[in-house]
Amino acid sequence: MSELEERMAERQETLTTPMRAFGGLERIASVAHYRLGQTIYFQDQRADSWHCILSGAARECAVNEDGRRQIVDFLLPGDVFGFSNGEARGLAVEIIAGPALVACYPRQRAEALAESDVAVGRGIRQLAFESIERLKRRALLLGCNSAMQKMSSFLLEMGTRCGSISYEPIALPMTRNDIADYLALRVETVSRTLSALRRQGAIALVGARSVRIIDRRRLAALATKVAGLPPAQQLRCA
Amino acid sequence: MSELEERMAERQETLTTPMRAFGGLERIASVAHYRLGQTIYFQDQRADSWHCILSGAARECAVNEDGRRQIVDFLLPGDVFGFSNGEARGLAVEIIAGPALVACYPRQRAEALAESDVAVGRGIRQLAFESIERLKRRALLLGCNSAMQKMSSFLLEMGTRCGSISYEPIALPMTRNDIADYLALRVETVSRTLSALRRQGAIALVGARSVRIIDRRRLAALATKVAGLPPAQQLRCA
DNA sequence: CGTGGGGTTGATATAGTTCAAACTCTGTGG
DNA sequence: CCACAGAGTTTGAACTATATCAACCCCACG
Repeated sequence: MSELEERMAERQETLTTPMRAFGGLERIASVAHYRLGQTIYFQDQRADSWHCILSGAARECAVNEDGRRQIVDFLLPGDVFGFSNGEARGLAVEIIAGPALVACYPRQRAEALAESDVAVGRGIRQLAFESIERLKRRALLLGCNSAMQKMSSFLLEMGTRCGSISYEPIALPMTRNDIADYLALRVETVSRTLSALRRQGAIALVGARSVRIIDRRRLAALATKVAGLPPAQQLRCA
Repeated sequence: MSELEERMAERQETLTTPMRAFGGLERIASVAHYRLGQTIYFQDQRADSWHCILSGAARECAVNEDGRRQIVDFLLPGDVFGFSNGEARGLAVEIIAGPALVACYPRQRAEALAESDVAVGRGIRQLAFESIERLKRRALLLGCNSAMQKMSSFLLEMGTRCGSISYEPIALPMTRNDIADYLALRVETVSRTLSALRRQGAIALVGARSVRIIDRRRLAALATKVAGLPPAQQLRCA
């Protein structure tokens, strides 16, 4: 797990976004320490603060009545979350890689600052726009019709978001189960699809939680559907 | 189609959100007229303006290399769209119910206004936050694992967003094909699922483009229920 | 040295896709 | 006004990708 911590810390150092946007907000921030499995806020909690992940990782998720968990977003260092107009959050945020540092900005004071400080206001709008774009990419990902497409897109996105250097393995902070909940698949399908990608030589599995992208070209080709090929061959054989 | 136009016009009159937020922006707006099938902006176009649908309806979508279309969002009167930090849009917006009136706000001037006018800045942030919440609900909808859940949730959401009065049929501005592209299903599945709901007595199909919700209770039970959230969540339509 | 959570793999079941065909609506031109 | 064409919609039958159920492995940890 030390490797993961290293990568997270490394990414943390190169952060630009929250600094750029949250510069003026620093003085109203309070930083809290969380351990793996802890909850930053619950589904039914009031939306009275914004947050920013400084280290570690979290999942933003809902639990349905049938017990199924859906993950709306993975939150990595630098990601800002918790924006809301309404009262109830509707989604919980839980730490999946700890220890984690999370900054908290009281909503009333943050909004006041956004109105009085032009730079803060602009920064918040930019962050919100980034969230919108990320969520739209997310919708496109979920709208994929095959597990292979979802998995390939997911790996490429995580590669980018984790700020991985080429040929370095991507340290995934989440379990297979989390990936399944994120892609709306079952754990078994996630595992099978990863195995298929490994057999094809597109990726290498380094331990349980790291993936090295070997053939980015191929991965990208799988992410947008392979035209003409019978889909039966994509998962099973090499 | 006259019925649809009526409903759209009716909803237009009761708009509050864009007025509230865009009040100060009115003077930099230019309103354009579009016909069914026309494109407001293309996937590869520069993101240099914000927009607001005044009447009619549109779809925000991407077309994959394999020709499959994915719809990220349906845009109804009152919806503001086109927020972006980046250069390219990545998604096109096309009119699916015309004639449509669409306001256009040049990005440079709009952003300047957001910085100089506190109320405009706050309004934009609120609209962006609403977009974020809507897209998260969208992710939850797409993450549903059965066609029936997707369809039921979709009908409830459209009922809310179209501002339907109870027992009045919901005038859907989109075709079955659009619904399929939105829910990541096939047209045939959409049709079958609607038929099943009709046979169960949950809905009635009024012509091809209208749905009357007969048994909202049953529909809500079939939709994914997120623990802690009322089934037909408050979108911003008053 | 067990124990349990996470991960992989296999066999079977099923929901949704795919292919095909008929039907409905709407607008258009004779 | 009717006939026609085309797009949109519905239904049926076969197929297949993924879910489901089950077994097993591996490793961290008490």
